[in-house]
Amino acid sequence: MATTRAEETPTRREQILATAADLFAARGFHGVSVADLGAACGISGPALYKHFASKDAVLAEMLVTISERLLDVGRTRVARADDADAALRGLVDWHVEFALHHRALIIVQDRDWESLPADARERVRSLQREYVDLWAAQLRLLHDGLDLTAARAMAHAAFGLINSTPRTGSLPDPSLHDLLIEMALRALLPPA
Amino acid sequence: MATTRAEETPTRREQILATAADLFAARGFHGVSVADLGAACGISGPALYKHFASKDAVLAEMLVTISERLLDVGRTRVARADDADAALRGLVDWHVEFALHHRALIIVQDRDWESLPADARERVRSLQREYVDLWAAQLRLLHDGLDLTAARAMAHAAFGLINSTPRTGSLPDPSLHDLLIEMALRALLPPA
DNA sequence: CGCGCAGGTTAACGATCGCTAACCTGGGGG
DNA sequence: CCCCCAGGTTAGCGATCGTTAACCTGCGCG
Repeated sequence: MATTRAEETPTRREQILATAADLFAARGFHGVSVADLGAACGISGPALYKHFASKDAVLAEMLVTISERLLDVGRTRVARADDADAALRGLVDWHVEFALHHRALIIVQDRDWESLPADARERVRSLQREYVDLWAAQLRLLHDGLDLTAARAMAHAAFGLINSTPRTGSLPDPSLHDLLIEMALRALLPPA
Repeated sequence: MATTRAEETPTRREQILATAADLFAARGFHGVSVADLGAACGISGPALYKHFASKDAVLAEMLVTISERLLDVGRTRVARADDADAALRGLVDWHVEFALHHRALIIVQDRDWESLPADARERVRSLQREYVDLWAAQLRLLHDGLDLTAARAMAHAAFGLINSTPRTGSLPDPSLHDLLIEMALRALLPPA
């Protein structure tokens, strides 16, 4: 037990998580064996179990971490905003930025979350629900008489719009960034 | 070989395809064994091979069929429209209707298409590309100076918005239908 | 009437996968 | 100086899966 600060960069763990994100995104959680994952990290096969309790645990840590981060930053963006309009713009901006910088994670999150062990799945679902409600609350401030269920559906639709990006290839990132923000805001804001 | 019209309802095949769509949507292609699929059809295990050459072939027929149908109806909607605005509204309407009536297929299509055998995957990709370009062409008529790449990205984003629905639960279908059409059109049409 | 075949059955094989066991090794702290 | 353990290795087990093989059966047609 070194005196280094708690949770100091254990590079191997992080390398495994990053590599796993890419592989899972490319071939699906079930399409990647632990041997594949190990090989892609320069080690091989069962050496993974020195860092994670199971293959599921890799997925779990990956998805729980990003769900927490999405919610956490989302909350600070809302807290920092002056009104609902600014809050929503902050949320859209954050989500687009995240999706463009972590395409692999976005793919894995909404393709493979059902492969999570039960407890992690429940945790992720709970975090996502809070994140959705963070958006929904702002939407209800902006649209008169919008009920919670419809607001949640709007938030989901906006996530779908923004998260669709990783699938698409060619458009360069800055243009895509602007395009997504424009489209999302038009879809979410009441017509002027 | 009966004298019934070619491809008259071979109920078993269709039952298998419909059941497979639901199971694949719920647990993922790799999460459903042929034994599971057989059992859900009232038969068991290898009896499937009397109707399909392989498990992959079930997925392939499912996804090729819906890709063809999406493109086919999309084209007639465009042909039937008087101008680009009407064409785009027709496309949005058709896609929303399809997504709401075939939620399972939508989920499988964009989660499990990578599990397709190479030839079917190429066919599906080609059909999807044509479908995207059908949308993109209308978008370019509506937005001055929009290049093809950006138009394709817009179409992808709209698909993401509309296809996000199956994931969401509670909102009753008619409200969801209207909500999605409104949001998609606001995102896609140039600001008035 | 008989017979063929569509459409089932169960048994079993080979591959693959997640994971465990048992063993090795080198470098840093007591 | 020695020893301990973090972090690797290879071998192999047990389960599961897709698929094939071999066999059965009842219905429709000649």
